[in-house]
Amino acid sequence: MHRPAVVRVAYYRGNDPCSSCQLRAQSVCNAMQDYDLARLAAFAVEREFKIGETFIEEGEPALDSFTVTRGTVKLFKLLPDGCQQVTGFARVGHFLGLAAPDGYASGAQALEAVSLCRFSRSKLRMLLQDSPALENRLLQIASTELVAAQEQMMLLRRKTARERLATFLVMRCRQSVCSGLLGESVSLPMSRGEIADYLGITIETVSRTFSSFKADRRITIPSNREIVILGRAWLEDLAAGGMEAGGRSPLSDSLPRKCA
Amino acid sequence: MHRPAVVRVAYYRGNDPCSSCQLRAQSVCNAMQDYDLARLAAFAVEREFKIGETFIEEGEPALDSFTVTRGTVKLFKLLPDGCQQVTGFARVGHFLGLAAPDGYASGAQALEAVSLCRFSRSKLRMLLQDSPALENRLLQIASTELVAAQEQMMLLRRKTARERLATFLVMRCRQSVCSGLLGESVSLPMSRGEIADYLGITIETVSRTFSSFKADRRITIPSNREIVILGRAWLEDLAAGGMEAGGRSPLSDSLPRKCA
DNA sequence: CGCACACTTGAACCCCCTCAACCCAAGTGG
DNA sequence: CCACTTGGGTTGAGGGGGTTCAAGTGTGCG
Repeated sequence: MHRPAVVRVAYYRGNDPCSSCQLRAQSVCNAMQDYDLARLAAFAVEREFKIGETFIEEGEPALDSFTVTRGTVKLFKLLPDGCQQVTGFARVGHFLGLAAPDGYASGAQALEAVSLCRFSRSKLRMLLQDSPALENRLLQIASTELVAAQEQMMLLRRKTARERLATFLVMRCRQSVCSGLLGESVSLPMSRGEIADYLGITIETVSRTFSSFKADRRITIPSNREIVILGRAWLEDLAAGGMEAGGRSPLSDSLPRKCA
Repeated sequence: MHRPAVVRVAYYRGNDPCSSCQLRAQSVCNAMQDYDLARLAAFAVEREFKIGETFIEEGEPALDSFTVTRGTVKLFKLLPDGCQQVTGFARVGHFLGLAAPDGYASGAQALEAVSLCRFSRSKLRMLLQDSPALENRLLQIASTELVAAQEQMMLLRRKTARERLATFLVMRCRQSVCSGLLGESVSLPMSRGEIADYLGITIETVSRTFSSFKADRRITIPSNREIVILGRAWLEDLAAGGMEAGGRSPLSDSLPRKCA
């Protein structure tokens, strides 16, 4: 358990690690002027975690917030019976520990080697007092999360297993811009079980559906943790729920149509 | 289309409608000192809507925010094919139009006679500039919403139809403190279709399950828009998913147990 | 009254879950 | 080197909860 290097830089330097941070645009720091950023840099700490490490326990007092700067993080809740429930996957740029009056809302585990930028929440709160821009940015992040949550609820309500997996693949593809020669390569740092849990289906269904996609030449599976998308457009359509009339989508007629 | 009365009160009066508002404790206004509250009152407008009126269109520029002061509101999204998707029900005290950078996240329709307190978002934003308490309160509300959304996702992922409806009834019961003689009476301002849509099941399943609960003497159904809960504890257990081993709960073994 | 609409109930089907076996790669240890 | 184990992933067979389709049963309102 080695101690991470603590980053402390004098104010107004302008060349502190935060102002030269590649991730500034996609993280919280986006909202801040150089002055505020320097103040943030004064107590930001870079931390690293190895694969499999759980660095946030659900329900623990939320002393810190984090920004992911490298790797992928699994977010999960623990049910009373002890089994876990995957609530999401956090990638580079994602903010952790947003709202936690009663402790962290979910636990976090490194799915691969992970780097984080850690902020003390109490100091962050102080910074918030006289930086409306930052607080506004947090509200903005919260609203993005809410929209994402509603999207996920939509998926869980109406989509079939095939549609859920298509959505999952397409979303992963969109978020990581790593297109290969034959098609877009999507990395899956998580296990089948974690995918299944996240999407509200079973491991077997995940496996079977991937096999089905492969048989239809929509994807290839070079390794268990990597998938190459061949039929991007087809998957997009499937994810949108626009096709496969055979595979019934639940509730398609449960409410009156508003438009025609 | 009658014009609602505009409420304008001089600052520092202390007896403006906002400071004497019954709902102050459970709404946004909770965060504000009398001074800020008076400033809020200066541009708060009371509005009323009749049953069935849609007063927020999804995607429209979000010019206003609202607090529900009477009645129940249905929140919904419109799918590309025109059919609607119920995302929630807002009751007294609920804040609408929280986060809407790209227009309102969902539409809103009055399920019964509804009163709202309307705030211009631009003016609210100005107030936010020098009232960290208010902004903090908004963050707090957003976090509550996020927690609720995660709870709902949990429901949609793992719970059976019976458990979903038990959860729904219990939640409604908790939120409205209206206990009768024989049991707690729960009002259902929404149709079966809207309940079904919200819970991710079909109308028929809602109806059948209610009938089943009735047959088991857990509820009675005086009218279509009202349910009396007899077996509160039983429903609570069912909602928690702790019982009915027969009714399989999906994914119960998909992931390794952490505790023993 | 009669039409419309919401809700209920019934019967058949189907997707997905459950259970169980199997495959395969990576250790492990003799 | 090989037998054995272990864990993740795949595949198959069977069953069940919920959907779908379809026909009742109220219930409000002109």
